[in-house]
Amino acid sequence: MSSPVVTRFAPSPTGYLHIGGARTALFNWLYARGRGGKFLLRIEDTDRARHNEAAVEAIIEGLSWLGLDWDGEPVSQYSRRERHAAVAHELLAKGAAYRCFMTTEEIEARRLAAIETKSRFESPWRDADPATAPAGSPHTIRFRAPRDGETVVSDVVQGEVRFPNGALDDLIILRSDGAPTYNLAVVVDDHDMGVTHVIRGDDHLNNAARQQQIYAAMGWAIPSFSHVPLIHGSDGAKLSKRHGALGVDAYRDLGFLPEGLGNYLLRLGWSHGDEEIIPRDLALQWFDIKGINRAPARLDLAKLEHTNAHYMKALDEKALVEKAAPFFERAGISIDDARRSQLSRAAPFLKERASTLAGVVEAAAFIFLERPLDLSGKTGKPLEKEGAKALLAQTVKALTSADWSSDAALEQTLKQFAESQSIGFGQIGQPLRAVLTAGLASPSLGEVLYALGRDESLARISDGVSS
RNA sequence: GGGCCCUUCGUCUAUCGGUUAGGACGUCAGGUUUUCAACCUGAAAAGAGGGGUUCGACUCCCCUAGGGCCUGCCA
Repeated sequence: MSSPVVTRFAPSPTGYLHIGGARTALFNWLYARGRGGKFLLRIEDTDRARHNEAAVEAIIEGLSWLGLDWDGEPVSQYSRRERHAAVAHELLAKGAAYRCFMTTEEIEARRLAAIETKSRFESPWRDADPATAPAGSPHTIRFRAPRDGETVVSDVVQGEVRFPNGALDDLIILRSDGAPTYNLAVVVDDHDMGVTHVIRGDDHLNNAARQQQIYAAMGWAIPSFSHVPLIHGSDGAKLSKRHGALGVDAYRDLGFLPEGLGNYLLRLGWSHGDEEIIPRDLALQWFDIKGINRAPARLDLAKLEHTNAHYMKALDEKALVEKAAPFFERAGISIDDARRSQLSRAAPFLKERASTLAGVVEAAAFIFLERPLDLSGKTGKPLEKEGAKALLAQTVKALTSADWSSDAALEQTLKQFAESQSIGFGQIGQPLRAVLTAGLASPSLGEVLYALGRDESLARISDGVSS
C-alpha cells in the first residue's frame, strides 16, 4: 500500500545543534523509525561560508548524544551543486526558468518600486527575447513562477495553506557564480533522496509554496509537508542567545540526560493525552504528526528539570557515577577509586535529590569535604548545647562496634543509641549532622554515615568532639 | 508595506458542539521530618476582545487586538 517512509533532518551548520532543530530531528526520527522507515541527514551548506567541518561535527555529536541515528552517510548539499545546476538548466530548457541579467542595484531599485506600487516584483528578463541578452555577461537563473492563481500547500500540521501567486516572486535558483540557492537545492535533494515526508520548522512554510512550484515544474511528486511551530523563549519571543542555552551541547553541559531532554522536547508542542513521561520506546509507538500543535511553545527550564529528574532516578548506581564523574572533575573534584566507591554507595540517595548530573555534585558536596570541617558560626551551633559533645563521644563508641554494611543498619544503631540514652533522636541527630556535613544539604544520617564510610565518619565525629 | 501562521490556568497541554473545562510543571498551604530534597494531601489559577451560526459554543465562520514567520545572488 503506502510506500516506505523516508524523512530527513537538514540543518545548516551553525556550530551547534540548535535545541529547536533537535526537536524537529526527533520528530523526523520518531516518524521514520516508528514506521520502519528511513531517517536521513543532510547538511545544508550550499553557501560556501557554511561548509565547515567543525560545525558538521557539532551536529553529528548532538544527534548521537540524543540517540538519533541516521541511515547512510550525511549528505553534504554543497557536494551536490553540479546536480543542482543541471536541474536549473533543465528548468531553463523547459522554459520554466530564465536568465536574468539584472545587477544587484537594479534588483534593489525594482524591489522598492514593486513595494511602492504594491505590485509583484518581476525581472524585465522574464519576458525579454533571449536574443537580446548581453552575451557573456554574468547572470543568474530565475524560476519562472506563475503570476496568477494560487499555490495551495497541503500541510499535515497547518492544513491547507493558500498563497496568492502574486505574492511569490521569481526566485533566483542559480547564482551568477553558478552556485545553487537553497530553495532549488532542497527540492532537488529531497527528490533525489526519495524523501516522502518533510517535517521541518514553520519558518519554511512560505518556502514550501515556492518549492512546490519547482516540484510541479519538474513533474516530480510532492512530498508530504509538516511545518512544526518554532520553540520560543520564556518571554514568547523567538529563541535567541539572551534566553540562555541554544545548543543541545549546552544542555548536556548543564547536566541534563539525553533521555530527559528528549522527553521534554517531545512534549513541547506534541502530546499524547495526559502522558508526561514518555520513554523512547513508547514515543516510537505513539508519535504521530497529528498530535503536533500549531502554536509555538515556550521553553520552560523548571519542567525540563522535573522531567530530567525522573530519568535521573532511573539510572543505576554505576551509570550515575560514570555520568556524573565529568561534572565532579569540572568542579575540581577528581574521582579516584576511594571516592568512586563512596559515590556509588551514596548513589541511591543522590539521584533522589538531584535533578541533573550537575546537581549530583551539589548533593554529594558533603562527602568530599576536607577534614577538619569548618564548624564555625551557625554550623557549629548544635555543638554548643549542654552535653552535646559528650553525647557525640558516646556515639562514637556505639558506631565503632556497629554494622557498617548498610545505611539501614546504621540508622538502626543510631535509633537504638538514642533510645538507650532516653533522648529524642533530634538531640543526637542535630550535632551529629553538624559534625558530619558541616551543615550542607544531605540525606538521612544513616545514609550519610554509609556514604562516608566508617573511617571518615568516625574521624569527623571525633574532630567535632575535640573542637 | 505585502503574504502566511498562531492565540485554553504563569508555562506545556487535554477537549475533536452539550464536561463542575481535565492533567503536568511551577506557585501557595498543610503533612512527613535530624538538615535539604524527595514524597503525600489540598488550594489558587485559563478559553485575548467583539460579532455571528446553533436549542447549545473553548470547539464552526467573520472582524479586531496581540505574537510569530517569510518577504536575500542566507538557509
